[in-house]
Amino acid sequence: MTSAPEVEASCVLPLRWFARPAAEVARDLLGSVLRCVGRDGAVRMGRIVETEAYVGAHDLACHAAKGRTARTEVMFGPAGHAYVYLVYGLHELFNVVTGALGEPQAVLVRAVEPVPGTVGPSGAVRGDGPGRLTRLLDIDRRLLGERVDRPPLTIHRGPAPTETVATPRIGVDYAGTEWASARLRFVDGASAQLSVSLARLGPDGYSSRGVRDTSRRPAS
DNA sequence: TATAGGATTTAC
DNA sequence: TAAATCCTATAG
Repeated sequence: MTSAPEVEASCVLPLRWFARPAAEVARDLLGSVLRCVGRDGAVRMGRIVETEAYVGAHDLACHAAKGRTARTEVMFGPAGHAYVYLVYGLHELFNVVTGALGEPQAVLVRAVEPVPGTVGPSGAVRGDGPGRLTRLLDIDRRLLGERVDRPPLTIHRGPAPTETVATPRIGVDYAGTEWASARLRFVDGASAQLSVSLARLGPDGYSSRGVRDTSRRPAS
């Protein structure tokens, strides 16, 4: 699954594939390819190498923890639909809804490796970051609520990574220790294009963010 | 109506 | 280390 023709020949994941717990879907999504037909009609693809699971209303890092609102409405809908939102007033972030109907779960895609030939409409060539991959693939809120089993959005099955690593999620310190430290981020251990490098992880796979940095800082 | 802050990225 | 930048949620 390293060339565009290979992706085109591979099978599209059906909606029911996403109707499982978010952590499972997040893990299994590694190695598959996200494909999007841009506003200019061009096809763009990236191999998914990093994901995060947001597991429900009880997950304090999940947007749905604040209740069912206009913004989070799609998360309560059927699995396999796109949840796209704007953060920091700048970046569009792409998620896929998972779980049973009525369960507000989703998987955030945080990094892709561009399939050769894929260049963003603005010339972007990097996919290592949740805001970067949406620019690369021309994904934005026009796709909010769209299903991901037919164009413009499809996800194609691909070989699983040889090594999958689970770490805490990025940028959710506000959610409290339990949910900020839960290992719900999944990365392809062989990829060099992650949003936060594995080199910054401790030996147990935990992120250094707020964990190792504080515990190992020399008392000076 | 007003305000605070965010599942980030980039530049100084 | 801070700015960019706008939508959502919450308070008044």
